[in-house]
Amino acid sequence: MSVMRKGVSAVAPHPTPEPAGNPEWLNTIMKGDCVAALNKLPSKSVDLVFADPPYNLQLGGDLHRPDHSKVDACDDHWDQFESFEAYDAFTRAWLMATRRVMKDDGSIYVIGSYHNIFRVGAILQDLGFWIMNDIVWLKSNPMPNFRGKRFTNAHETIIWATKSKTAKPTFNYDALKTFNDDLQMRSDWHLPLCTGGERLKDDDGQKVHPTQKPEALLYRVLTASSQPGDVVLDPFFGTGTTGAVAKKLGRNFVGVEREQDYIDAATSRIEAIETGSGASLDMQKGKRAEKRIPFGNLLESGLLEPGAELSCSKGHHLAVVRADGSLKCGDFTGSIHKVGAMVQGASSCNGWTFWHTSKGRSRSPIDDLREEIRTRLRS
Amino acid sequence: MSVMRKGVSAVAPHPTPEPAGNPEWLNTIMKGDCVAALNKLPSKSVDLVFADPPYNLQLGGDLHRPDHSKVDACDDHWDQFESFEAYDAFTRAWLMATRRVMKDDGSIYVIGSYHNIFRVGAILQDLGFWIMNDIVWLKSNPMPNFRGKRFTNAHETIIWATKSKTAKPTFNYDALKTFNDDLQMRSDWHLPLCTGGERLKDDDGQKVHPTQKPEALLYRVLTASSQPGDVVLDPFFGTGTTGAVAKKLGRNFVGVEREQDYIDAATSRIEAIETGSGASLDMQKGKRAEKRIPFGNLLESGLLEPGAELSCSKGHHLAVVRADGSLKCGDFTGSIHKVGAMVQGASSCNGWTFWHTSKGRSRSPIDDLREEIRTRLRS
DNA sequence: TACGTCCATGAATCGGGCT
DNA sequence: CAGCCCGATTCATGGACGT
Repeated sequence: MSVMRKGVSAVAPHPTPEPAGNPEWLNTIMKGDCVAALNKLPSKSVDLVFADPPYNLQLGGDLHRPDHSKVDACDDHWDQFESFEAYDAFTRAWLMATRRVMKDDGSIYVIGSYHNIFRVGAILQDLGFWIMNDIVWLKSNPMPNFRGKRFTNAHETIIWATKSKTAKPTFNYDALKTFNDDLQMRSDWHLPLCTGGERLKDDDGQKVHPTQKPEALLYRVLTASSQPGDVVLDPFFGTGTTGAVAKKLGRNFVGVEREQDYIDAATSRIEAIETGSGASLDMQKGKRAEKRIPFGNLLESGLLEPGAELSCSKGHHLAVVRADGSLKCGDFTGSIHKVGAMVQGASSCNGWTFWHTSKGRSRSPIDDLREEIRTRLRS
Repeated sequence: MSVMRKGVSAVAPHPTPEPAGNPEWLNTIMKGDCVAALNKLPSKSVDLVFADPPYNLQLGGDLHRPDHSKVDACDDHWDQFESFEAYDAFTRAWLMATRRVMKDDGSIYVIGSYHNIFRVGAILQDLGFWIMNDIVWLKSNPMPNFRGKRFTNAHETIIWATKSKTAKPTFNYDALKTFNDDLQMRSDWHLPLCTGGERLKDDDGQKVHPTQKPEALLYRVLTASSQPGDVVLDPFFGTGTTGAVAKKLGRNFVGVEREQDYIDAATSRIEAIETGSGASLDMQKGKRAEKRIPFGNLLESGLLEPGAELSCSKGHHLAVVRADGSLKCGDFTGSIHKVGAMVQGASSCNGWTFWHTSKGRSRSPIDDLREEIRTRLRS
């Protein structure tokens, strides 16, 4: 494979849990045009994409006439259309190239401001991507609006999307909830700008990259939508924040960047990073990750006897356990879930938390017995 | 002029500073299709537009809360579109009709969610509108994500645009700054949902409109981008929040609405309002309360590294920090609070004061690190 | 009256594995 | 691929009601 130009395999691949045989493009920065470089990667090889595309349209003189003459809205409209057309074509091109290298259940995050994010979002939808959330990064220390003509632009927008409506992306819900003091993570992220020691400066003290993103932002994206060992692509790598955080969190990365200065800065930056130890990268897991225990196991293991009586938490509903693992409540029989739903008149029910055993006056959910089985299995 | 159908001039025009001779459509609700109604208004007659168009939510089946109650979703027919193309055509049509009736220096605000706002924003740009800001309405009390599959959708986006790049829109910078405790008004607005007494209910106690917006939101829009006596258009009038706030603030309004039920509700609502009663109205101020800092922020910001060891104040209990912000203590994992409670055998625990970092022989609570983050956020 | 508990509800693109 | 069925999943707020 000749994905990389000479001298561009900038960062030595670091050890990761998997895959064992790393392709040579892994944990490197590919120099060159975004689309051309992406076309050299294999299809469906990337778990997560973070993209911070350029959005300098309208900020330069593109829309001014050379003579600065005043134009009415109609003429102006044509100029804008031309410019937006070009930006749209660029956006479609890199999004299509990115789409090809994404795994079917992968995620893509794109960040932008009001100058470009609406075009990016609409094109994502037009290309068949399925938006999961939009997220707002609220800057605690934004640049004030000096002229007092607008609201202080204190946020940027991030779109999280999958390749299709039916995709089942990684989403570490429990890890994020734990991270957030046991509350669901919301779509508003309050994070400071990238400043201070984190901001890369050149020898003259000038910032190396105009829009270096804070590592905290990438930390959260990678924690949400990837697992250790996953491959994270950043098609506009810049000074390598994505790669730095990926390495810190034990993910693999691959970047694309055109400017050699940025590649150099990113390379040394990432080399200085140490991957966290294996155990510290484990994520908080929820019940969904646990092995399924059929209710019948409680009988097989002797934790429940056939004929045992179960009740709801308040003792209003009673049912008898039968030897085959079904419940009998009046004339109705079925699984713990079905009978639980029936007695409540609900369409569904989690029998594990609904039904309880009694010891004296206290009741405990049969989920405790399931946990006992799991403990035995682990030991 | 025959803008209004009989019986539709629903709200008696109220006295306003100007214009002296009010056109008959002023301070009325026009019944019918948005574009057809707008085409009956004179060109360049409107100072400010607030539009809350259909979001084109594409909902699947029913959604239930964990307690099995059913979510009362917005599944009204007016929110259904066959395709993005159909939604785009609809959006272009009402935006072009709106553009004609806007004064050249007027402003338009459009609110939406990720389902539609990217299409609206791109079409605004395509039609020659000039985006001044995008604003995020952060909901203090959003509906949670019940299935744990996405981030809590805790915000909506508002686009503020003018008819052209050269427009000079009204922007009451100083008034907003005063409202905001002498700080520049930012692009993030923290406001609660429209609930409680403000929410219009019918005789059965059911909400009249599925998406009634809070008056505080409109209060802020009108305060920012209009003057007393200005004309404010809402092409999707609904139950008349825009009209209600306009009357309170001494602005004129004109609304368009198709559903008679909404018109009736809006009419009586607005009739009950007195102009200038807003003297006692205080704009919802940006909350200066101390922000909650989730434990995960310490990792994102680099104040703690994955793998770091924490202890209780006396060093009896030890735990390891994992990359996702969970603690690991033996086989037990969870948030700093849960693990703290577990090791003490307590039902709850303030992890911030219980867990300590060590430097040499001295220990300091991780609360100190949280204070460090707060300091950074304040800077 | 004050306080505590319970309940209802909000623009929501909300499951997944096995047969 | 459709169907079956296990079983996981919520936060802030306001109002009603009880003590």
